[in-house]
Amino acid sequence: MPEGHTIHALAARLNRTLGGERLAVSSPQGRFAADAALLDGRPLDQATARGKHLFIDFEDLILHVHLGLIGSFHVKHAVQYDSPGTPARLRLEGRSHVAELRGPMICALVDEEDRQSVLAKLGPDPLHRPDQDTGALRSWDRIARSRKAIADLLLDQSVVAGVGNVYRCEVLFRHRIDPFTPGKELGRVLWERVWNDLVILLPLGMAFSQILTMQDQVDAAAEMVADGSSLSITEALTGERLGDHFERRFHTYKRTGQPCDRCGRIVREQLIGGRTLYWCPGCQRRRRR
DNA sequence: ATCATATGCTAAT
DNA sequence: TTAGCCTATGATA
Repeated sequence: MPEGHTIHALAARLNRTLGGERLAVSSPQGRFAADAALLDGRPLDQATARGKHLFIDFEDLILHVHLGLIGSFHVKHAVQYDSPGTPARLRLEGRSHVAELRGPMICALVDEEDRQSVLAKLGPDPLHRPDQDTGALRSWDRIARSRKAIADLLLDQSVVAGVGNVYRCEVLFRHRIDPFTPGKELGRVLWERVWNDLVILLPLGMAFSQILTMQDQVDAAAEMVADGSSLSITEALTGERLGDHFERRFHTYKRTGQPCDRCGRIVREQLIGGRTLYWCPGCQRRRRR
C-alpha cells in the first residue's frame, strides 16, 4: 500500500481525526514503550508527509514514521474496539479516533536536525505544492547526469520522492518509455511530461486512496474531483474514501504473461535494483529524442 | 500448516 | 548483489 499518496492521505487523516488533541499514546507491542510514554498526554500539533516519510509533531517532540514495504497505520473510530491480529507498535488514542501502527520500517523520536537531514536527502515530491512547479527541473538535473536506467532512477527517492514500484511501472508505460533508457538519453521534454503526469496522478491516488493509472479511470476520477459531485471535500483532502473504489486495473503492474491492453504483446517482468519491473516490450521501446 | 510474495530501504558482503 | 527487517495475505500442501 505505501507509496507517497498513501502517506500524504494518512497525514491529512491524522490531522483531521486527532489533530490538536492530547492523546493517550502507548505501545501495545512493547517495542516503542519508553518513547510512547514520552508522548503520552501530549497534543498532536501537526502531521506532515514528504515522499514516503511521515513526521508527527507533538509540541517539541517529533515522531518519524516510515511504513517500509509492509507497514500499516490504520485510523478508525474509537468505538470500534476490534484491533486486528498482532498488537500495534504504536497506538494513538484520541476522543473520537484511534490510530494503530504496525510493522513500520521506522518509528522513532527525532529532533529538528534529524528531520532536516531526512528532508535534505529527498528529491522533489509531486504531492508537495512548492515542488510541483520546480520539481521537473530539479529532478531533471539528476536524471540528465545519470547513466542509470530511468526505471532505476524513478525509485531513487533522492531523484523523485514518493514514487514506488506501481507508479514507476505504470508511468513509464503511460509515456511509452523503455525502462532501460539511461537517464541522460531520456530527453528533458519527455521527462517534463512524466513529471507533470506524476503531479496529476499522485494527488488523484491520494484523493481516492488508490493508485489510478488507466486513462478512463484517471479521467473519471479527475472529473469527480473537479465538480465535487461524488467526492466530498474531506475525501478529496484526506483520501478518506470508505466503500466504493475503482476496479483494480493496471497496464503492466503484476500482469506478467498477459497481453498488453494496447498492443497485445506479452507483458514481461525483470528484477531491477531488487524490485520487480513490469513492462510491455511492444509499447515501451527505446526512442530517439 | 507452511510458503511465497508484497506498493521499501539499509547495511553488510 | 544479497541478507535482513517488519507483518499481512493469498496460494499451496
